Amino acid sequence: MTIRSVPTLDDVAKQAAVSTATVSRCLNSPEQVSEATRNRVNEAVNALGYTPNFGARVMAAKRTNTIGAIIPTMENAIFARGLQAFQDELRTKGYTLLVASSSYKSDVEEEQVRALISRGADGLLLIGHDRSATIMNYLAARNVPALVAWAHNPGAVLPSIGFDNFEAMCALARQVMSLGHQRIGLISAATETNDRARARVLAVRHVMQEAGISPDNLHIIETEYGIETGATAFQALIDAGHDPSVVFCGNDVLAVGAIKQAQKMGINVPSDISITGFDDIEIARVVVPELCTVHVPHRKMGARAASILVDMVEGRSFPHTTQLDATVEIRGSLSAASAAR
Amino acid sequence: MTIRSVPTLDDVAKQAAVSTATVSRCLNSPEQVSEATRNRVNEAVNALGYTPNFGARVMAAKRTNTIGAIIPTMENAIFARGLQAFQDELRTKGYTLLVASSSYKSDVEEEQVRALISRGADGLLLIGHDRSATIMNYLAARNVPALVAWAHNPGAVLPSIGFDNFEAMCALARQVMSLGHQRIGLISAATETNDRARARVLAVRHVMQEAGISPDNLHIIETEYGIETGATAFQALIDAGHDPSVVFCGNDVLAVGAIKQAQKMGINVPSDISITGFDDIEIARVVVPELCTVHVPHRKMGARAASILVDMVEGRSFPHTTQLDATVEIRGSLSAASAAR
DNA sequence: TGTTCAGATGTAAGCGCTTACAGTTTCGGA
DNA sequence: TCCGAAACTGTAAGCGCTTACATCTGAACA
Repeated sequence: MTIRSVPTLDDVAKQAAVSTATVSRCLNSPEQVSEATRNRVNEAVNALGYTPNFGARVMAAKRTNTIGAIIPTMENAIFARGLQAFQDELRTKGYTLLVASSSYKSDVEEEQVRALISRGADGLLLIGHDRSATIMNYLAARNVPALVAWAHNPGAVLPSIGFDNFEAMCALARQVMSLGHQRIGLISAATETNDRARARVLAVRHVMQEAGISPDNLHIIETEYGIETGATAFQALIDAGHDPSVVFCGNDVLAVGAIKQAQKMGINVPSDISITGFDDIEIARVVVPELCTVHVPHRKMGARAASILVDMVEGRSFPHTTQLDATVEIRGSLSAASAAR
Repeated sequence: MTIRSVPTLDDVAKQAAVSTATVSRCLNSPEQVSEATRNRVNEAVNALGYTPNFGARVMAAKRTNTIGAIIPTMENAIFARGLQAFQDELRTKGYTLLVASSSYKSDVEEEQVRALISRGADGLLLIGHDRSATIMNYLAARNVPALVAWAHNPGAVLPSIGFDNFEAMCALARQVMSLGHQRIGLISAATETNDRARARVLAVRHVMQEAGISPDNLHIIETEYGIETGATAFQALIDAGHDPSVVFCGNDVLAVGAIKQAQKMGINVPSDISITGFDDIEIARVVVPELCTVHVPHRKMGARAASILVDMVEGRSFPHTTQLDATVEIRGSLSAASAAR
């Protein structure tokens, strides 16, 4: 077999001895073509290994059935899980998902937004509400439907689906405070460009105030995502001499790092110090003691996000904001504050 | 501001009072355009919020600077990590990554291959060598560079980068056998469409034979990916009365499920039973006891895969197959076989 | 001052596909 | 047997962009 260049509609048409219009119809609305012709065309398609050129098709037809998603990183299990559900749901609706990641960087995100849109994404899934004005303007100018996930904010410009990070963390913090904790440590992801992390920090401050605990008793360390960084941050917190009775962590991964580090330092969890996480990913039940955390319905969120976004793309009505419940999971890493200082 | 439809090259050209060719040159090879003109064009581009139409560009220029990757699932941390490294590396080389997942299903994979190629992917990253003839023919016919990762097989048609799953598992198994284990359990991922899982199973059989242990002493359960399924499989293995002294697991996630289940059943790991994993993801060091497993350099593999695939796409030479080292990590979940039966 | 030529810009031909519109065939009914 | 509608199929005009080629400008040089 000689090497042939990529077959086109024309080649198929020639091979099946019909016009290009007929081939196109065979592919897009087969019922308009007689069975005999259809068979002939299909044979030709298979024989040639023809696949339509997407770019050409989009240009001619102006729809892509493609949804783009931009997540901070694929390495974070919570996004991976939600996204898998998102994709599965999209598939059943006839859409293809294209994923890109921003590494939590605003300029990269902007680049990816452009990349996905220029590749014809009909709609976009984004994470959190923090975003440069450039991107927002661009989205508005291009009139591309965009949905924000993992966040809930009725007041924001973009519609969103998620839970209230502030309220969820408040709920957890209240449970913790009710156990008599007074000296608080907090290991957070970078709050600069992450509204979710920021909301969680605010929540802890808020509940401390509610409980009449001085803000001086709160010590915060910001760090990157990872078990190792969680461990390092915990070490730093202790070394600084703050002697917290509980350490809130911005997510489960940091919390697991903290627990491991505590154990390495001979600090018992939870009798010497309590540690909490956020997300409730699988690792939360693997670590010993099991991690007290906030459960977030990632899969459900992904699936719902898919159907809302498709509604947006297809011009149907959709809720501006959808709130899901995040629930506090009390587990072994949390106990009452010990009397000992 | 009135609602305008998406701006095109033409609009920009008009606004800047130049021809479309000049605008195009400004975007693609700015050095060919005088500075004054260039500034004027750039202003127009910004004012209009213009982004080139990717489809049109591809059709006219025939290159996309896009790489596609198809992974079984985003939920598996090993793929997520490798892929993140893959994308980071691609970005530095000016390529955009598009990801799709196949859910371990051959027909879905085929669909995704077509989707990515029709969207103009210049090259494809695939996982493992198992693939339907349809896909292989299609790839050959379209002449799309494709690289297989997470596998190493010099004899395969497609070039690959990865480690030798068989050898790696052999190395682990030899260490295990040398500790006197004779009754072997094995919890594997589905081997049907997963050459990596298959190689690992074969390795265990092979080493048993080396050690002169009857194949009758091997009991295998195949199951899906997940901590829960690992736990269930372990339970089933024990309930079947095989009383293994060691249980090999096809990956860390299954192994963690097994460990957790063992503990729930009052079986001590490792004094009653040893358990091993494969991959060395973070969870392996989180579980107690720490999981004995095989370390795979996922990040490195992702980064290397990116540079090889770009070489392929750009027509440079590249190694047909690249082998990375996977190393056995002896940790707490493995101990010598107890004398007791 | 007249040439020459390099650099800047414009012109226009597609790239592969969809689809409005036009043309052809088939078939039932008068 | 003839006519019109219905069912198919073909023709051709773009979609937005790149790029080979043509054109134009002005500076350098003789």
